[in-house]
Amino acid sequence: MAIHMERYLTSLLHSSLQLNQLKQVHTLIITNYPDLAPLFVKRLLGSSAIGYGRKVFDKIPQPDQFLYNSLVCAYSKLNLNEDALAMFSLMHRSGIRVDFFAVPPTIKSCLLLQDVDVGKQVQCLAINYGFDSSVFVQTALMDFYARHGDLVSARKIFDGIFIKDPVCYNCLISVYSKSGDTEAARRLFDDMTERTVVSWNSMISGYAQNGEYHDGLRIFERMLAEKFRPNEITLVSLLSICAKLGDLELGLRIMKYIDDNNLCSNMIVSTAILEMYVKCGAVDDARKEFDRMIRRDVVTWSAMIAGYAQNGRPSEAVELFELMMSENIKPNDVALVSVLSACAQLSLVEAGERIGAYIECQSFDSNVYVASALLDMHSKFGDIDKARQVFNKMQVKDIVSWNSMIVGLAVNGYGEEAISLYEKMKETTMRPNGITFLGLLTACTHAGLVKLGLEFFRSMKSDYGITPEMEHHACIVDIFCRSGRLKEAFEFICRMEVEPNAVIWGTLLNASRTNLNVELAEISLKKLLELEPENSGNYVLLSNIYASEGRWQEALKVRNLMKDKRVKKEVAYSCIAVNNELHNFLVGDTSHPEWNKVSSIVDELAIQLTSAGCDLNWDLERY
DNA sequence: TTAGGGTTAG
Repeated sequence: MAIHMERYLTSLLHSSLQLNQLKQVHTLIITNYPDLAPLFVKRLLGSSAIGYGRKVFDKIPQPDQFLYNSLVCAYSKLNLNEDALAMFSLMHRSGIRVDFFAVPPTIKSCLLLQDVDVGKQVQCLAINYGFDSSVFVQTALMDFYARHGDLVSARKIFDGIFIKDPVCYNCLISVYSKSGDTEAARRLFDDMTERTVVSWNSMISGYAQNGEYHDGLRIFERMLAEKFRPNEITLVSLLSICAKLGDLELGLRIMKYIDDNNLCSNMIVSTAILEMYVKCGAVDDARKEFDRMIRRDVVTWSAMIAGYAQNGRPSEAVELFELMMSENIKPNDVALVSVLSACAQLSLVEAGERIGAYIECQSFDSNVYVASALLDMHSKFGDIDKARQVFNKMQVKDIVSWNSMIVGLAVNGYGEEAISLYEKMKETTMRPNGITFLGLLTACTHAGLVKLGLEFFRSMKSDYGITPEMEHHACIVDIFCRSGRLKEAFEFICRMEVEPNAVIWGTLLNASRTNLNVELAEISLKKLLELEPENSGNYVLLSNIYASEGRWQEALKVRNLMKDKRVKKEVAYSCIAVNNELHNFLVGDTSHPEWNKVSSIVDELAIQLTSAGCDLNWDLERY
């Protein structure tokens, strides 16, 4: 009878009863089954009807340690950590022996409240009661110290555990992995005589999170060899390794393994599959996985939106964001970051401004990722004032925030301000990276600061140990060219430690044409023919140069070379958003419904630009 | 005790 009734009461309390219904049940029990009343209260305190449970508790003259314990556990489980601590302290003060089972949840609440002092007091109390030899209490304490970054204390507790169960090993393995010390984690793992699936998972995810992907795969193979059955968590870690490696083939093999072994999947596994596809560039397959999913949370949605935004398909990112909103799913910071980047890529000013306003009114701009993406979008829209406002309002700034502002100022023509912002950054503890210097070099290009540009180029390597990449070299070439110092640009290219690419020779070519330097134009074009034999513009230009010099034979040779190689022009297009609608313009494509109107306006603009002194011929010839 | 998504340049 009692067991039957206990089950009934438990199921009753798990159903969502209204407060008045709860009171009725309680009254019924008191009047008809007074013996069951304490049991009802005990179950009540462990249920989600904690408010009513507390009221009943307060009316009990001398609650026993079980009742106190139930309340501490319930509060801790419901994340009501202050209440959990208060109840624990009340139990202690009322002279009742502290219940052993109340200690681990109390320590967990201290952890979540980041209250180290109270945590240590609870530990002292546990020592006084002799609970500290319990592996449950010790594991909780270990976790407590580890998450406050006190690995030494955590290890001390671990070493003091007389009979160590797999749980305390697993706990410390994940602690070491999270701190980046996979070697220490591995030593513990190897010491274990009895492992659980959690041990294997902790080790695999530890390797995955620390970029040691092949070690993660090797330990997985051993897991299979030792006949352990992987679970969803194993699969998620493995798929994330495939994503990080960009190894689609391996990802597909893992998916086949899931299929062959009938391993169950869940929403997080599907999200990991989706992400694996995205990072391998298979965006359409990611979308298929997305469409197949029965349940999708905001993380799924965000992963797919980010997938589009990162793979050069921003309009689909925006479309999916709108779809998510229309399904009444509240966007989070990650979805917002991706959609801002998509709006910036597309110059979708209206949509971008609307989302920016939403971010500010929902206070999402306190997130450093969101704020950086927002300021970058404003700067790409050319609205440097708004970009500055967002930057100045930021409480926390990371290197991306600084870089976005420096680059934004540089490309919008505020070179000097970009440089002085860098000086300001140097006063903080922030260290510049390659992108910072790209911004600074761009600033020097636009402000004509040759000497300073060369100084930055030198400083990045000697002061910060950053090896200049192709783009940094291209900036220096550009700086020389724009100030008409073509010879120095050419000498710089010849001295480069890396093989110059088409952008670099293209920059020199451009400058040689405007400066009428036939010799350098010929050199750069010959290099360009080697580097991008598909680009028809290069052949046409070289042949024109020979023709203008009267070197007809050579001109003809280049033209024939182009015919032999069957070079075709690559199709380029531009796009613009008007009233939230995207319009694409392909080269030679006149299918747009308002083509005639558009074309006449372009002609008109060309006339105005030419009369204002702009030379459009070069661009028209090359593209 | 173990699991999924993000911003800057080119």
